[in-house]
Amino acid sequence: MRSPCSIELRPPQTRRGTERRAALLSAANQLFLQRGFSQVSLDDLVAEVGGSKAAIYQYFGSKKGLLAALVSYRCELFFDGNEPPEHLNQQCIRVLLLQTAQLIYKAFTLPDNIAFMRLIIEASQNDPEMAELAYDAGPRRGLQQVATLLQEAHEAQQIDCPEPHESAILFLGILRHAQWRLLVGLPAFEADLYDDQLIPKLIDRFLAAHQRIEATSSASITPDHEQSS
Amino acid sequence: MRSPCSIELRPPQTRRGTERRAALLSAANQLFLQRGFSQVSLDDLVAEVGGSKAAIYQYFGSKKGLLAALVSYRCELFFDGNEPPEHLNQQCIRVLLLQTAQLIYKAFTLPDNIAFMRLIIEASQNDPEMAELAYDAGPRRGLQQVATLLQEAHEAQQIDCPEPHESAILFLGILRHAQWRLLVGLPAFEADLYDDQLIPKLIDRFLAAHQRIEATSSASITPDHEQSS
DNA sequence: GTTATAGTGTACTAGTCAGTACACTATAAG
DNA sequence: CTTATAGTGTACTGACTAGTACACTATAAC
Repeated sequence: MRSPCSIELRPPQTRRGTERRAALLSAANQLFLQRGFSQVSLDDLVAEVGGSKAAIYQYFGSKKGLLAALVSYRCELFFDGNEPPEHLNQQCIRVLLLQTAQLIYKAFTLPDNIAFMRLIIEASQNDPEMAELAYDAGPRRGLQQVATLLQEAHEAQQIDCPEPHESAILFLGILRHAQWRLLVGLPAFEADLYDDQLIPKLIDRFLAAHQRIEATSSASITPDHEQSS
Repeated sequence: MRSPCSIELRPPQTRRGTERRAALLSAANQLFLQRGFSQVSLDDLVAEVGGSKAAIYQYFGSKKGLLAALVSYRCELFFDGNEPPEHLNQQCIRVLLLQTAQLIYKAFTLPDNIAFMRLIIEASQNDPEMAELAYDAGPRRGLQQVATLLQEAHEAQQIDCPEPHESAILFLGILRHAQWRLLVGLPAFEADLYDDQLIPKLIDRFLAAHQRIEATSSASITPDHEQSS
């Protein structure tokens, strides 16, 4: 609570220090994701990584500081590993969506990512700005990516894409049921519900609605839309 | 750890005892939801409710036992308060869906329910059977309710309802974006995304797809569906 | 009132944890 | 080698926590 030693927070200044900081972050990543923030003591962490608590307080200031550093670190990782590849200019939107869904599904199912989502939820509980941080770096970016993807795919075919953000919400909704189940540690789908065509079938429905909206929105050329930003 | 006093778990046997048990459960409800399971000590609880730790161990056996009792208790509460009213026989499916979505949205936004979902996620982390328990009592039941609702609404109009479970997943997907945001403590929708017609618009899309599937499935009378259970 | 039992409050144990102090060692510069 | 500084390990503190023991009080039956 009191900090008599005037030193508040020092970044590493040596090669060895940098390595230690990285090792601490990596061990925190592993343990926090595995067991949750409150279930990991700094002594556990030190036991894992070999360093000492002194280092944690020098580089991160506190246990919460370590968590915040970890969240930023992982948010970057998440999207760097999941940049949408250059599928674009694909002739068939359906195939594009299938591939995208597969990609997101894979990201959702990755145990580390599930654990990370749990961690965010735990951390947000008593720290609202952590939620803001995590949302902007994660889901918002994902939503934006899907919306952009949809729009670009439509542009490639010279069709107008109706309400790309709404579409993105609806499209991601397909996978949210699975996401919720994974979050509590259950398999992505109920055994009695699943067949390997489930996701494609859901996407076909999404597409059906999307194309219907496309049709009406290009038939009546923006009838009484009061703004276009 | 050791239990020398042969007594393992005694249900209340007096009016006063029953009241105390209920008071403990109610205080646990309040505190666990407010701060999360691991952030509440039994001493906190006792301080709130006035009883004593001895009572907790008599009625619930352990801190985890108290949590398990709370989860069952709240799962019952959740659905008892949210039985779908007798909207059925409504002529317009769209209105029915709007009302249902509104109902679910309201349930999702209720702070206690948000906190409860968080609690489930926390509790499931190291206790897989808790997840099973909570899923069966909660989301599974919700999904089933929506599926049944859709099917009954179709029957009332003597239309065949295509794949009610898939439809239910897709329909609930509409609200899952908001659910996720609420879970981490953010407002249900991004300020720059929201307008009060957002949910109706999403429902219209859902409906568009649904009706399109309806059309194809009644046009071709179950073409090559290889089974019907 | 007496008595048996249900319920309560206090005080304790043994263990854990975040955070601190400080003496020690590695490193890099000259 | 010397010296200044960065980094490490140990040992500690004070606070907190799940769970237990036990003597005490309320309750209900008679």
